[in-house]
Amino acid sequence: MNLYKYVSEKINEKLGFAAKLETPRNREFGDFSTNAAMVMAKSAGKNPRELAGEILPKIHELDFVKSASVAGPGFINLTIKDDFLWHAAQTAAQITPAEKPIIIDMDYGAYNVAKSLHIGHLRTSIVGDTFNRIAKSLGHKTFSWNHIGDWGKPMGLVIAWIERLHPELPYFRDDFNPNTPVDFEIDEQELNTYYPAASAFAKENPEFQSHAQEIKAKFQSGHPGYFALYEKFLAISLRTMNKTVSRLNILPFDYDLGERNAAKYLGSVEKILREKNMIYENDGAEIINVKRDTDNKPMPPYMWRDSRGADTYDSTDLAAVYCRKKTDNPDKIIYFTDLRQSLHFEQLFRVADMSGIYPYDKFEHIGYGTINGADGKPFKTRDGNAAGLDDIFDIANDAVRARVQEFDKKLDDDTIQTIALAAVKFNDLLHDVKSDYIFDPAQITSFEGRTGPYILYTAVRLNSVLRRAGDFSATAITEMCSDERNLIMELLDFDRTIQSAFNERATDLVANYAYDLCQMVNTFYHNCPILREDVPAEIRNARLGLVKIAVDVLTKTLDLMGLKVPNEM
RNA sequence: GUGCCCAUGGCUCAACUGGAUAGAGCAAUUGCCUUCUAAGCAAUAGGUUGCAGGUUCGAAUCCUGCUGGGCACGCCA
Repeated sequence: MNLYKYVSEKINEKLGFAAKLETPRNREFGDFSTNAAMVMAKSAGKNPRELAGEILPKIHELDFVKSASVAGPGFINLTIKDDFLWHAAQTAAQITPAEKPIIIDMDYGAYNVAKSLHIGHLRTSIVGDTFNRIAKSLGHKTFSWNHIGDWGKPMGLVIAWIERLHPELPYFRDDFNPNTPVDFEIDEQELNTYYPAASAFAKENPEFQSHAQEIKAKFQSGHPGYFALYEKFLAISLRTMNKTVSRLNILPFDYDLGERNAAKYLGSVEKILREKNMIYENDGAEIINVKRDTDNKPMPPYMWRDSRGADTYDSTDLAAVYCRKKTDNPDKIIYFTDLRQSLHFEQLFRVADMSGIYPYDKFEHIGYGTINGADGKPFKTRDGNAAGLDDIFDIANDAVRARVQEFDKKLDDDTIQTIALAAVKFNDLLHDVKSDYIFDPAQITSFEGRTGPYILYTAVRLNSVLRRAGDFSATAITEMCSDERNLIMELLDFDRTIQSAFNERATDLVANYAYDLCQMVNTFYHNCPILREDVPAEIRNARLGLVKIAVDVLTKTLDLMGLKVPNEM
């Protein structure tokens, strides 16, 4: 049950006025607070406090209100009856489904073939996945698209690089027969070094560069040998990606379809653009003007083809929109990428709208900030290189292992990995999406305070209580202590938090909620004994009932963030 | 140059989108384990919310102008 919504609606019904319900920061002011009198006073031409006094009796009439009073400049503070709270808490873990479920295409991940995942893939994966889970939990139909980099120039470079390493392979012959088996295996780890190596080499060697371009052109027009080789390393890369998805504990993508798939639609899209006379030639390139007269900001043209006649990032992205419109016909298309791509997406949305492919106002770009090191600059590993995802995992794992040893505990590798992943993911989700944040291994690994391990630890403790308790039948709490009450109030904020997180596209609300909830749980746990021998049976059963609800809510919250709870910590 | 984002205790972040006495966690000091997992709980200290104006009952939040930072601005993706 969404207590806030319930109370808000009942009050508005009673007053015949849409006032904003607030939860006072200071608990002493009560459970809720309405500024209705202050808002109404203006039109009524009355003193807010006086008006509040007139409204007060109506508030008292509501059956869930224990007490209400006028305070400050004209707030009406109210406290909810304990037995009402207890009753409401029984359904605290339920998420109210969306009234109008919609279809949402979500674009996140965007992994690359023949290039290992790096720190830049972390936020898109984690935030995108959590938002996907939130949307699903509300009953929306979602499709996650991993728009992989599997086409174009990078593939030319990778093929050229393999040719350089293994020129004897038959793939490079123009008369290659796709039916002939080739005895050639590529090492997964090694493959990930190909594209970066080739790219660096190409910068120094123009001949290699142009050779790779040649290969790319032949490859895209159907060279059988190149294509056979491509399929070989594509399969390996997809396997690597799936491992990462599983290691990150994010939902499998509905589509691992990227640039290559989008390229199939370029012809259809170009036809539309030509019919609308949107493509212009300029400096040898084919461009689309997206500037509006009202723009007061830089708005370069959209690059349909570069001056070498090649398809661009711009063109495949538009083709991808066309494809999604055709396959899913979504009500929304949401992109989760680095904030620095904002201008690109603004352009894409305009072109899609102008061409009639997909309307501007159904697009959203959720741009996230940069992950920085302790020095405030983009996070690098100790050797000064851009950090790979594996580096991040290793750093976190090592830190957790060290901590476990420090406490003289014995945990298996799986548990350590689970904790390390929680540390990384929770820290990522905790921050406002669009702001940069500092990834400081030392801080994450201190494991005290607002961290993933703290959250997991809380869940482990609660699970442990339930395990020890065995069967029980929950009874109502007759007299609530403040710790029980605070916990119940927090539990009743769950549904509201999830709704807000979806509406505001703010995944950090979920992480912050998890932390607040855990604080309440731990205070309750500390002050309210449950299984101790001196605890009377009715209190024990009532508290066990509360623990059960807390576990349900916390587990759902953790699920939304893609965190797993270990058996012990 | 143009535009976008940001600025909150020593550090990292909140503040439910305009509400009451700006909250947490690190770090510091100090209490609490023969009783459900002390990776916990509790207490003390730490603030003119970058600066200056404005809007109103009320501003960290909205507007204007500064200052200081990050980012983007046609052939990278």
